Amino acid sequence: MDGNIICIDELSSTSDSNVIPLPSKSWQPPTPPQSLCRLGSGTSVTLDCEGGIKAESRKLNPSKYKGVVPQPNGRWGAQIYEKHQRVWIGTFSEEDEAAMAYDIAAKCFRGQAAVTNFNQRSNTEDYDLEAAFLISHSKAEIVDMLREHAYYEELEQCKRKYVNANGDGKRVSMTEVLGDPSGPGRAAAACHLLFQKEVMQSDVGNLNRFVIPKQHAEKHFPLHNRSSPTTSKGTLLTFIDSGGKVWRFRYLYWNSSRSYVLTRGWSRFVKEKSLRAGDIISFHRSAGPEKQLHINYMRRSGLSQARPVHPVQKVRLFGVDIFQVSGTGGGVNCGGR
DNA sequence: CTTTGTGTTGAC
DNA sequence: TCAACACAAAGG
Repeated sequence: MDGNIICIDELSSTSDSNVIPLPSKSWQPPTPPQSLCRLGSGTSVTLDCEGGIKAESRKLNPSKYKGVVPQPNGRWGAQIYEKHQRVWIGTFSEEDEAAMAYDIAAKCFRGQAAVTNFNQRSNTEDYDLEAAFLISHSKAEIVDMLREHAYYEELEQCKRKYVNANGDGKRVSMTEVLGDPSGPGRAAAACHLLFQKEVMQSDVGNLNRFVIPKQHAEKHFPLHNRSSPTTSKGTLLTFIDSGGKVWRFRYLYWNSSRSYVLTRGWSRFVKEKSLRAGDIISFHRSAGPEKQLHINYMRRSGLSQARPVHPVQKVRLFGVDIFQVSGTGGGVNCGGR
């Protein structure tokens, strides 16, 4: 891709031989430094007992930002810790981007008073809206947005809804705009089936992608519309499953196979749902102005499989419990108010 | 193939 | 809690 050359931060001190071109393929070891410079060094060389230069370990120059770690290819990762566990926030081209992603995660995990890399702007309306946006989403969901680089887009979308709602003369809070999925007044919005597809082995194999049949893709998920910024990298589709969980998939067209595919995010779905060849995936879109997309799955019908299968699959769809007995090929009806 | 992000370890 | 490092898993 863009062969980024990472430059050195001239940190600290006095005597640094600088300008260390980092992850370059044609890297030639410099004269072995007598003393390992501890900061910003690009490479360290170790001598083995025979005295030859045997191992050359790449040393990445650390980030000046909290929660940001260098990646071998010159990009930057962001991570935060909680309860002895690392939570990965994603990788970013720019160090500052990663630092900002960490800041958002920090505020999400630890509240507005969290220690962050950059100064907090205070008392603007945007600030309040973002705070409300954060507390009205789960940590997992915010992290997901950050990883997908979709956070700002989602935030802006949310702000627009808020402004529109209040423009109608109503006073509407941010949380009302967002809706409360677990609340009692949850709208059982009607939605209709877009299409279904039987899962192929290749959809759950190590290709980590799901092929959307061309006619369905072009009809329901057009790629070249006005709102999505072109790109061969495709776009992001956001779905909700029957449990209310949000799933984001990268959606694009592969020239090599001339097919429309869901890529990034798909393997997580396969893993969590334990999808297998023969299962049925169904896509729905809710009626009304929201046009929320839904994704659902059904276990493959047929009883003669040598696998432990739950005899009854309980699906909670839009607040309605649906029981599906395996062996019946019954479709899941969608919603209903 | 390239890139991501997990496993792991050891500091603070 | 945190980041450094190696490298297996995921992605295209």
